[in-house]
Amino acid sequence: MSMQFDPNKAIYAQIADYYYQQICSGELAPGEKLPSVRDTAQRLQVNPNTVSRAYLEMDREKITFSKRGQGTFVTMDMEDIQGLKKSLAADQMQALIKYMKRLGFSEDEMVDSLKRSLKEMKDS
Amino acid sequence: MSMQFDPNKAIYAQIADYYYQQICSGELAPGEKLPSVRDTAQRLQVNPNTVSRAYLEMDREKITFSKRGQGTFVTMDMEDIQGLKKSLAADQMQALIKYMKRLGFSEDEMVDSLKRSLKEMKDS
Amino acid sequence: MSMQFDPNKAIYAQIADYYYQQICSGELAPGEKLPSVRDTAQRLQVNPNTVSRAYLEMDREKITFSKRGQGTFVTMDMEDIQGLKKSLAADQMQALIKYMKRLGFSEDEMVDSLKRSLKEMKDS
Amino acid sequence: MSMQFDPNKAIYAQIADYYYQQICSGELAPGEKLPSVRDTAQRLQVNPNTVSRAYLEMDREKITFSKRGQGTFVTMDMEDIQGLKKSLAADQMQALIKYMKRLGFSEDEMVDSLKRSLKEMKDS
DNA sequence: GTGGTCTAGACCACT
DNA sequence: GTGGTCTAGACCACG
Repeated sequence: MSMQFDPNKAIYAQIADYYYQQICSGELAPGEKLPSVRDTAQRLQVNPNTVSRAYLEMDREKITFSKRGQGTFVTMDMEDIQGLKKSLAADQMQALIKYMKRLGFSEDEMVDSLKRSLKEMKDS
Repeated sequence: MSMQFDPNKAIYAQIADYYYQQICSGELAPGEKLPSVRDTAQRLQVNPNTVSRAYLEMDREKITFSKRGQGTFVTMDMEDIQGLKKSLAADQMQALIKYMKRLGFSEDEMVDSLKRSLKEMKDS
Repeated sequence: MSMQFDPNKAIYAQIADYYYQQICSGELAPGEKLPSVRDTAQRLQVNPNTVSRAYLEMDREKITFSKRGQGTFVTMDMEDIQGLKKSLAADQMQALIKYMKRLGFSEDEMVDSLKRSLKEMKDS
Repeated sequence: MSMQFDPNKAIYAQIADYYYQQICSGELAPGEKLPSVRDTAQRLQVNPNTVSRAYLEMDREKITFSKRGQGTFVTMDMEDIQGLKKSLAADQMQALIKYMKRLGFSEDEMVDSLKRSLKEMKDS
């Protein structure tokens, strides 16, 4: 992997987000074991404590659960995963809406713009 | 200001993007003078050449024009600015669509999600 | 080669012009690889950055395209090359017209003069 | 003035060309006195001998004549000036034709291109 | 002062 | 090896 971090956001949150996306997109299946804290830390060249904090955060959100001595696993509760998906989507949507508003777009124009982009991507 | 740069994207491109947003949102009005290359460079703690390259890029896109010995100014052609707005919006939309697709959203669900987020933001 | 540069024009622009002519005249075929930035720089005795800027300019005009780690290549889109030809020709024509006007030639006389020169060159 | 010299051409020839243009365009009238060799040399930052050689060349071509102790003057023979005009024009035309041929233009296309450029310059 | 250009030298990501 | 980017520092032409 070798991730690049955005200096504006806490690294642990970016690590959590990364796993959130892996889980939502199915690249990490329900019940699957996440890489160990130590492995992840070495791969990303960050302090293990930082990774640990990310895992704690994911556990707290019920997206993962940890078994002492065994590791951290993706939740098997599909509703939690669905909830996460919606939450991630909502975050992205909010950021987009803010951005478009700054550019002077009305709400209807945003919807139109999205539909147009969808059509364009299908064509190409 | 004191900007934070995303290490994944060229700095000069991020500087141009910053001014693009300022111009599209009207914070920099048509005909208004941009800060000088040297001022911007010092403020952002980057080399003047890097800023110069950003200005060159904006000039080339017809969003600004430079007068030797006087400075760099926002274009007075509103059509060029409108075109830029659309282009920036399309870029954001494409990024969003990619992200949502990875999460497993269908196209209709994306439109629904946008509408829901718009409503929520209005309510709060 | 060992080019001589006109001090009135930016070196990078003259390098681009040189390649433009090579491409339009077919000495560099569509799809053919241009000499590397470093080679060109050494041959012309200029800084690699200056050559790089020329290549950037040509890329931006869609006359060449660059592949990271492989090199810079002539476009395979013949329409772009045709457009370049017309553009170069128009530039030369404009310069000529200005010059002839200063000498007091009327427009009809210019056309006559061109025809006469064409005939003379064919005869000799 | 402060001229910039093309390193590919003899400086004295460029100086002569400069005066040729001045004379053909009427900026230097028939019978008018040219600046002294010494003045021209200082103004152009070249050796007086170089200027002298240019004046000699113009005298030889009957475009100017020199009176010992008085200076160099534009010829009053309008036919000589007309001949010079034609000669300068022919030189430019030949250079243009060579260039256009390299680009792959046919002779008819050259004439068309000239006519089109003339029309465009009138419109703008 | 302004932007425009050039040199020198460095590091990166990609094949 | 390739092009892409960045820094440092310089000189120029213009107003």
